[in-house]
Amino acid sequence: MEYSIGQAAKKMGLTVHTLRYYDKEGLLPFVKKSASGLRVFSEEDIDWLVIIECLKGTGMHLKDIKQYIDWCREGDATLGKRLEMFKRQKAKIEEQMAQLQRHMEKINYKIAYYTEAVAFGSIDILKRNRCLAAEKERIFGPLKK
Amino acid sequence: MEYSIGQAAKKMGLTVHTLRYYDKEGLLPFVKKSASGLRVFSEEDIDWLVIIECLKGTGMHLKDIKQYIDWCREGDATLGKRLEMFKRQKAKIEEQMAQLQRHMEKINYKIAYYTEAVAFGSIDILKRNRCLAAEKERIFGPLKK
DNA sequence: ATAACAATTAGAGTTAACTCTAAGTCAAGA
DNA sequence: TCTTGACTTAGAGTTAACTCTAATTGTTAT
Repeated sequence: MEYSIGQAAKKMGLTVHTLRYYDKEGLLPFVKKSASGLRVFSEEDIDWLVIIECLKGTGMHLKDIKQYIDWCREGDATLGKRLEMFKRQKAKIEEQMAQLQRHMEKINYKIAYYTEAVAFGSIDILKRNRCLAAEKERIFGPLKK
Repeated sequence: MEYSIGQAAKKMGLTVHTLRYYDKEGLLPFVKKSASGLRVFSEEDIDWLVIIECLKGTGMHLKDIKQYIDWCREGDATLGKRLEMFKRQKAKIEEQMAQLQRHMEKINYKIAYYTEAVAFGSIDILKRNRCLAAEKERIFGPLKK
């Protein structure tokens, strides 16, 4: 199966502008052109886009994604670099997950706080709520004087 | 305990420039000034910064964070809006976690792929590896012709 | 064949979130 | 007192990643 730039964009949830921008930045050196100069995306090219989205979605910059793509084009000599790159990215994702978990605790505290506040129609009464205070200290850290 | 802008920046892992930028954008309306015009961050102000970092770190834009801070200043009438905001943010975090998990599967496939490739010194042999191919189809989706 | 629509390029413009500079003020130690 | 270093403001500059425009060419349905 082959795709025009518009079909590829739709499939990936990107705009044609973005795909052309990626191409200009050297992220799509594998995409072929038809006789009349139109980009033709193969099923394999879609896999490349999926990996680009994956790396971008885990915080890698386009220039570093390009580095990876350049390594791929250099052949087997760069296999080790590519493996190390993915291992580093995995560690980054694990840290992101841990960070998200910590953020989630704070958000959950706020939801508990505001649920109480909405029930009472005011935050004043919460200032003497020992349960929420203990929870806050656990999540936000102890107070310093 | 009170902090100068430099101490607050250090504590939060931000620069003084960033804190002043946040202030300029209306994110720190609670920070007081000393007689000579220096910003003085209280322990409570640090809690505000922690929440700002939490919302920013889960993808909220500064202008939406400002909206939340403005609601806080409007008083109890906005409690419901604030609760709904945190609930939406919680849903967003859950989606981010699911997304990260999906990205992680792809990265794990790549690590398995490149670990094999490095062991053989080449990617050629992998093209007949049915185990990796099945794994790829499971994670990247079935091929279309 | 002609209208409507999708594609091409080069290059300008936008947005968010900083990041820094200039010119100056303030506070503490030798 | 003098120096050092942290602070102040207004405002300019930077960066990444788009996002769009203009002018043009190619493709497809009736």
